[in-house]
Amino acid sequence: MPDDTWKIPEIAVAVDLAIFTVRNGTFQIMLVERGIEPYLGMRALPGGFLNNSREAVDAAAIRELAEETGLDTDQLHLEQLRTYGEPNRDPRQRVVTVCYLAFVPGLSAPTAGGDARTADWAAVNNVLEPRTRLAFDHKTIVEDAVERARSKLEYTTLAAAFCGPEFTVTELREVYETVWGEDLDPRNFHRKVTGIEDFLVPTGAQTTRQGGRPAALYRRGPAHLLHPAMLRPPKPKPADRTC
Amino acid sequence: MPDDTWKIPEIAVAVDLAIFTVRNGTFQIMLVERGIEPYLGMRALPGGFLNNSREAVDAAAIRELAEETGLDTDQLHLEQLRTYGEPNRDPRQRVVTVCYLAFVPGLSAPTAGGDARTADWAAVNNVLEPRTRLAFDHKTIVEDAVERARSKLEYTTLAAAFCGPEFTVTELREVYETVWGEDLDPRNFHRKVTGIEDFLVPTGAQTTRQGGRPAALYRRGPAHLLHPAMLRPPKPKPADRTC
DNA sequence: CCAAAAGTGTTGACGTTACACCCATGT
DNA sequence: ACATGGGTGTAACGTCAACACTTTTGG
Repeated sequence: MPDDTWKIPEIAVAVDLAIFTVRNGTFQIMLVERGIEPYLGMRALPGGFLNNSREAVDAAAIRELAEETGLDTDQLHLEQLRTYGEPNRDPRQRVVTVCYLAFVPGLSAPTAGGDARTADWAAVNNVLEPRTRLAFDHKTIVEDAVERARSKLEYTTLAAAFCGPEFTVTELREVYETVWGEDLDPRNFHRKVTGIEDFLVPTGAQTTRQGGRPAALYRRGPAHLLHPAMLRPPKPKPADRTC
Repeated sequence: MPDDTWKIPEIAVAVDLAIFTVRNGTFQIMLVERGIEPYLGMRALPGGFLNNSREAVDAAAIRELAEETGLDTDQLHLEQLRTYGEPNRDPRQRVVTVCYLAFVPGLSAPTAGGDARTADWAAVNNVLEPRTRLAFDHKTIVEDAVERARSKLEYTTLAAAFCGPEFTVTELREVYETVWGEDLDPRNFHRKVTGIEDFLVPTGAQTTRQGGRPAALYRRGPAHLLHPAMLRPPKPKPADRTC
């Protein structure tokens, strides 16, 4: 720590949220359209500055999440992703932003913004396209957030956070397939996921909403970590080893 | 983003470093003794405020790492851990700190502080003791950092970052055993680690520094991720399932 | 009866564990 | 010769991918 004689630079601290959902068989992220300069009219991650100099950074993220989704934040998954602190990432002034990752169920209101900004879901695959541009460094942030979200499904039970309170094994599998963009074997997936202790709690009820034989309904169990992990099927990339 | 009429709170941004090494069969972390209030005389993580309002947060972390270790930071592993932003974590003023994790080889200078503060290595196991107190919320940060470091060894090749430029399989195994506090089977470890492509590159040379049959020397290979992962042996905890 | 989706059984490939065993050096 | 640590072989076990097969509904 520097001694007290020298001046500490004071900096604006923001939080930004990468809020993901799975709806209509698509992996989606919430984006807002900017109503002010800079980047007027361009899409950006929802977020904002700390409300006042007493607000905790985590608390600001929870507040923003509640504002954007209108949901009970106790029920949602929210974790810190990373802090972005390049000096010129905001042209107005120096801003350091602490980014968070949130998972919300697919049945959430289509555009639930609590304030005046137009917030809407966007398909992650479209946002990741090279031609898509977002405000500030938010494109980079989205790339990081997507990779984090995808790998989180491998070793945690968070896939269930995209489902409603009760769901079938097939609905859970479709979450994995949608987020990863990979098909999984329904039989092996069923066996694996029902075999993990404390992951899925059977409700006893059944549903036939998918046609065919009725499927058992489950609720989220108390487990948070997946053991053993659910591995992404390795993409057959010829002549490119990422080992 | 709030509209421009309302005042954005400006906050001091710091970086703190959890610099780990493995020396003398002990997992160690660098701590400094504070020379000023608050927490005068108490130990804390090395770190400091941004040098000026133009310095990137990552750049500040690299600068601090160089100051503390005196080593070439290009050769060291440095990654962001988490940002801590509770409002009263520093009694003087509002400080948000971005924390980083660094791994340095065990042969580094015993106390390499570039500036006047007394920096020294401390055994992680001692620091984690319930009675050990650190300045600010640094005890919590160390707990998070240790857990991150331990799990990083599972699925990355970073264990080799604790070794010198050339090392034996046994030295690498001792890194794992030291960081995890678990014994590993030398025979299986050897087979596994030498079988992973691009992890270890044989130099052709041998050493006899451990006594007994000479051991082959290796250099770090280009691989960064471990596939399949190196799993921590499950601790036999009776009546406590963390699944 | 047929289509469709749910769920079970089986098999071979592969990775891990535990441990017997051999190899190469210093004293 | 013998102690010490380096390194290989091997069998039992568990997990996983692939896929045949049975079950239960709607039309």
